[in-house]
Amino acid sequence: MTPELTHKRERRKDARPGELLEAALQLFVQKGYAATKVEDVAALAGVSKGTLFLYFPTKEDLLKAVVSENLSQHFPAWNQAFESFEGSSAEMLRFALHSWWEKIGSTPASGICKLMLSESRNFPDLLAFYVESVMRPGNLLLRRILERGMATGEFRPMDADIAVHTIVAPMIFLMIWENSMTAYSSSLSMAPLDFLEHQIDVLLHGLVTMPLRA
Amino acid sequence: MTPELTHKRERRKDARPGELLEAALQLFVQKGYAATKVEDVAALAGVSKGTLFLYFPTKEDLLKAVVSENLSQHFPAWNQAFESFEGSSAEMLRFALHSWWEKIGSTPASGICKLMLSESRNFPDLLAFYVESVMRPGNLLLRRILERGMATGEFRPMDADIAVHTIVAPMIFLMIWENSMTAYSSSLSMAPLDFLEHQIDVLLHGLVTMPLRA
DNA sequence: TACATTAATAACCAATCAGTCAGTAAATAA
DNA sequence: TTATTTACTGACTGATTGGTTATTAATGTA
Repeated sequence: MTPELTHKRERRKDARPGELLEAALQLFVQKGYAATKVEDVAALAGVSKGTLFLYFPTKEDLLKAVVSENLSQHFPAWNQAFESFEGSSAEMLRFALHSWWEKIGSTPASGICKLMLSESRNFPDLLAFYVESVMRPGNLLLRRILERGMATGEFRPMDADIAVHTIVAPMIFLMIWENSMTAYSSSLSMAPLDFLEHQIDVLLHGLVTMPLRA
Repeated sequence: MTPELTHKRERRKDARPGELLEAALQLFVQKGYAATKVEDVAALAGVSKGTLFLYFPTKEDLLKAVVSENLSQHFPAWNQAFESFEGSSAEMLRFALHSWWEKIGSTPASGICKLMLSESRNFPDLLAFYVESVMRPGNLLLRRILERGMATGEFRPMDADIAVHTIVAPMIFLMIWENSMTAYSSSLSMAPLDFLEHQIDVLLHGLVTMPLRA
């Protein structure tokens, strides 16, 4: 903003990559990969285009770094939490979804999900990487929760693979929505936590007043 | 394929726009708007680049035409079906979701949903147009189904706005998934109709064996 | 202060691509 | 057959943009 300051040549070798990745994530999610110019990424990070190529050899490498930087590091802790969880499977499911929202859904990291879905066709190897390191472990964790619930008789028997999708779908929807529709003012916005809570409730108890069960 | 045939200059003024729109939809969904070259669209439609600009003044106009071409024309019929529906609200919901899948979800039209979510930030006016003419009517229709169910006591009372999102979310997820992940081989694919059926079941009856209700 | 190192810059290059237009050939008319 | 129209083509252009590099200046050291 103040031109004097922008002309300062600060030398901050260790801080640059992180700032560039943050700027890149924001613009990639906002405008799409192809539509964002590396110069804009550099500008948003307060640096010149040449500097960006000092830290990332190509634009595609920048994308890959953005994705791998934001891989979920939470799975070890979540798996741990699963092992030592005391309560019911319903509480466990609620806990999982809430801590997912806290650590991923409500953070900029949620943007890479939209990014992957948008650009998957153009970067299949990157998608494979992402699938293996976040989608697969996530599915597995949810599946274990479901199987625990079915084993204790708390959940009714069902196809775990499909049920996992039923749980995951609204979460992915939520991430995409948050990263696409916030621009389009209030009329479509929803309170994510209210949605999450309602989602868990419906997931567990359904819509109908008195479920007919065999 | 056969070079002789490709060199034929067919004059089919009335067929071109449709073929170009079809090709454009496919490539826009597959590669994203910015990443697709108009020349590729023209080639896929079996025509030269110049011809494309004969029918669509700019690339952006082509996008707008793709979207408006695929607007849902089904709402009048669906609203009609709602008025004259005889069965329970649960059956009504099932009917709505299934006919949505038949007419939209399983067709190339589902691609524009992904397209809108990917490009919304770059074309806000186009998004507004889409929201008003397909998202809003769709939400309204589902809302009327829910309110009917609540009025008859078949569904438990709830916030209709949030509940609509809960129903819509998996459908939007399904469309995005189909248009993003089919490339990534079998490991993540799901049978859409199985998912849909399971989704309806969970939506109505929940996961738990014996729901505790006040 | 003088010198060495290197983070950062900005002018530059080469490739890409949306959009143009002078010309070609398929249809129709005379 | 010849003339006229027009759907269609593809070589061209100007602007954009990913990537390079010679230069500049901030920092450390003596």
